[in-house]
Amino acid sequence: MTDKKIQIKLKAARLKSGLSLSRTAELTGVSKAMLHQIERGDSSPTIATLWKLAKGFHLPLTAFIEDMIQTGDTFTPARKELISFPGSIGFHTVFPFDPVFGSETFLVTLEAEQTHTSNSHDVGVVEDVFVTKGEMEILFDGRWKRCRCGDGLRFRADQPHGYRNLHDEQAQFHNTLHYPKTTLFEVTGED
Amino acid sequence: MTDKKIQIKLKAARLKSGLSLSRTAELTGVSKAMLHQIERGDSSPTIATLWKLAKGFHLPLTAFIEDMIQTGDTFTPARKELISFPGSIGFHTVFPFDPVFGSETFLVTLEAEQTHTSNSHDVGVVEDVFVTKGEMEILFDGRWKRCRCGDGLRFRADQPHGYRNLHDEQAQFHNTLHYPKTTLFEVTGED
DNA sequence: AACGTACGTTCGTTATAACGAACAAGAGAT
DNA sequence: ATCTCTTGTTCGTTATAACGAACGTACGTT
Repeated sequence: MTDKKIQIKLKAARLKSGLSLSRTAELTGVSKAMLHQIERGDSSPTIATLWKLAKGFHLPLTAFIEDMIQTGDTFTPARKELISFPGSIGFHTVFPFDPVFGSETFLVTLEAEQTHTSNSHDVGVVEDVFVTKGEMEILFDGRWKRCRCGDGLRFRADQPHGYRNLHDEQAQFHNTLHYPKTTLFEVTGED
Repeated sequence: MTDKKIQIKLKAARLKSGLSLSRTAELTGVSKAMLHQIERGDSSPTIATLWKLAKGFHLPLTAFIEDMIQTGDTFTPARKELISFPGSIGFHTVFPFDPVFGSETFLVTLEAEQTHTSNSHDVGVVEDVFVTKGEMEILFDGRWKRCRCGDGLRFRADQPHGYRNLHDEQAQFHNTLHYPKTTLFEVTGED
């Protein structure tokens, strides 16, 4: 019942970046005094301030809990043959799935007058679309959103969604899927 | 920067398990009133109580955090004004940094005959480049790599790197920065 | 020495997370 | 119908997270 103090490992993060408390304060929006108390373990922050810290340090929230490793260099030449299914959209992989980032990205080609609908992905999956050619429309949250070349759209993919090209010109988009970090955390069986 | 509403997906977890507030309270050690306020979003819990919840539900901490998608749906129209520094490259943000994914993405424009070199980012930062227009070269690992429109390149950005456009036509590329969940965290010994 | 200044610490106050208890709406049961 | 038990809600108080500012310390400069 006496709850164990949760130790946030932000001191290491701060020192690693060579930041002072004052600098960190103005960088994250969390007061210097608070930062100090958190580092000493005298107070356990709210998730709101945890969020500020994560943003300021450019770290994912999970960073304060788990660690991971790096990936290598990857070069993917353009104009590889597209994987297309007849009547469906064509695409090829730009960056394959990487467990470290939890994302993968494709280049998708949408022929003129073509429509493609996709089923819901797993809960928490988020999709980034960035139109690189032509003009298209994206279905999410129950409506079609028009996207022109250069537009960027991020939406939750755990719902029915789709892409369509109503024009007579080919469209292309850069497509990144973010998978949620489902790394399980060990729960100490202490009550 | 302004704190958005942070919603914990506690209610979903509770209903899924078919638990009442009272039952959840005695099961997690968090008061019924608190649970209600958290579910309503009236208060953002401390990580200490978040820990209690995770324990009670036998769920990893990330299970509650994953749903804190600050970005929700994001639409970024094209052709926003570029942020350019004189003599430097121009760019604008397509997707701002999001702690859930640990990444941010830009659209960068490289004028003809233009060169830009960038200092090393923090250790572990990885960069994705996807050329959307023209042709360019990228410096990493000590050499310049030619990239044509449609090429994708992923490289470690914790080293001197750069971009240059040797041609007489403007080049553009889609640029994503992945920030690592650094390994460096170790619990500082208590004093 | 005295100054500057950047560091981490502590102090006093405010904002709010968290609690226990009382509260009202609903479902059976008698 | 009034009890009884459960649901989720709101009220009043306490505990503490969060803040701004003052403080002592250490290391440079002049």
